[in-house]
Amino acid sequence: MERMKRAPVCAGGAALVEPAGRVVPHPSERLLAVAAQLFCREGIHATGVDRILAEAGVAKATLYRNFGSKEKLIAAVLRYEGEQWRHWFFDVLDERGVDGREALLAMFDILGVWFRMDTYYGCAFINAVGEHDKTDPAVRALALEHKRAILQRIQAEAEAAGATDAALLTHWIALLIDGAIVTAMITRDGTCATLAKDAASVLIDRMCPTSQS
Amino acid sequence: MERMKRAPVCAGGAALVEPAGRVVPHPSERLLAVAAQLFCREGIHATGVDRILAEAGVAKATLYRNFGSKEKLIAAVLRYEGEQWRHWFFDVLDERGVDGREALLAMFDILGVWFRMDTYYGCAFINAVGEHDKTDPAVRALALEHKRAILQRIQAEAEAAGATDAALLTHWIALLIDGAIVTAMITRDGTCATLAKDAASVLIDRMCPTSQS
DNA sequence: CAAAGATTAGACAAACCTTTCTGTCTTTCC
DNA sequence: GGAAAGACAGAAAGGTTTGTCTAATCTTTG
Repeated sequence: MERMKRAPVCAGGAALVEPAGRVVPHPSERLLAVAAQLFCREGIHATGVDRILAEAGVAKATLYRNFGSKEKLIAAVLRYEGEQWRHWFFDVLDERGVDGREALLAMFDILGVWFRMDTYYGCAFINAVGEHDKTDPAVRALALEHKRAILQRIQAEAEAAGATDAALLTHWIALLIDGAIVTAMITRDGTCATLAKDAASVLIDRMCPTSQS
Repeated sequence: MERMKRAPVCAGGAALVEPAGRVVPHPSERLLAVAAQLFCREGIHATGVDRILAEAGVAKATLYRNFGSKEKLIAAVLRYEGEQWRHWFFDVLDERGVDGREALLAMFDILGVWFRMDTYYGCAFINAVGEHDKTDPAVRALALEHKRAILQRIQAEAEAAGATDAALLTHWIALLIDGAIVTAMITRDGTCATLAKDAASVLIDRMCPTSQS
């Protein structure tokens, strides 16, 4: 079963309709997909295990056999969701066939697409950290891993763009992305992706003396 | 009982130690302060009513007499916390006696102070929206009100700075602020305030042709 | 001082949550 | 085919949740 291209699982609507042959994936993955959807839409602690089981059509014993506890399910869901999201985001980015400055700007177009999905519920990691005990490093560690993976790609594009300080530009772009993600969640207005893109353009110009727009 | 100057209630540690005369405020405000603290640190849905009552030393009947339900308490806490935070933030900003470009940049210094508090748990509104049902506009409306109040001040300073498009600069600054807030929550690294400040400086320069730094 | 109103402590109901367990059914593998 | 493993439905345990109610006590106010 290869990974298919689809919207981020935060959006995760079509997770259960797979190509014929096997109508539904393994119960374990069905749990992940359904839990990701519910956690993102309604919040983690507000979503009971029974809800997930009913919606996934999975027995309770199966959940506890596969994941052990709800906390571990949460961690697995975050890993799964992060993987799905990055796959989607980077695949769409790759399809554009651009790099450097153009790629950095394209990221904000893709964010705009994400924000405009009616299943946009913000970033699963930001929301998860926000509703967990902030003195507990467990969930934060998962978020940091996700963040690091994204920063890595941004930095590669920043270097390709010829930034005089690629690391600094990377952090600037990341700040705009995070800001846009939470702003879009709160305002439900996808245009903040364009605002962020314009700001990014200015920052890139300042950092890349060679190719001014 | 006049409002005293203090750290934002997200930080809210010293909320119960008041100047002599009245050891503790009214039960109703004690509930707000304690609930704000717990909601911010451990999450709203993860915090039970009993916990709040025990820590505030308030009877359960008093909570339900004053607020009616937990949902209404949450709304009251968010309003209270937002008021406290804005009071703190704007007061500290005013004390600096700067305006325009200098004020916009000073905001990021103040954010840096906030981020470095060991009681920094991110923005109460962002976290609250993140852990609530995203199809329910109730909590989002409170967050939007808070956001609007902040945008208003940013815009005033953007205009004072002589920005050619003050509204656009306002949104840019706001994106950086929100990005820094969530980045600081996840990384627990206050230096992202400085990164955001540097980015803001670039954006302001681009928007304010008169006074380049 | 006295009355009115608020607060407290705590018991209590009803719902919900996580987790375990039992027993049956289906799939898989040799 | 037969055996072993996994999945299913659902009950039940044990704890926690929100919310209500009853008295007794404290605070405020006229």
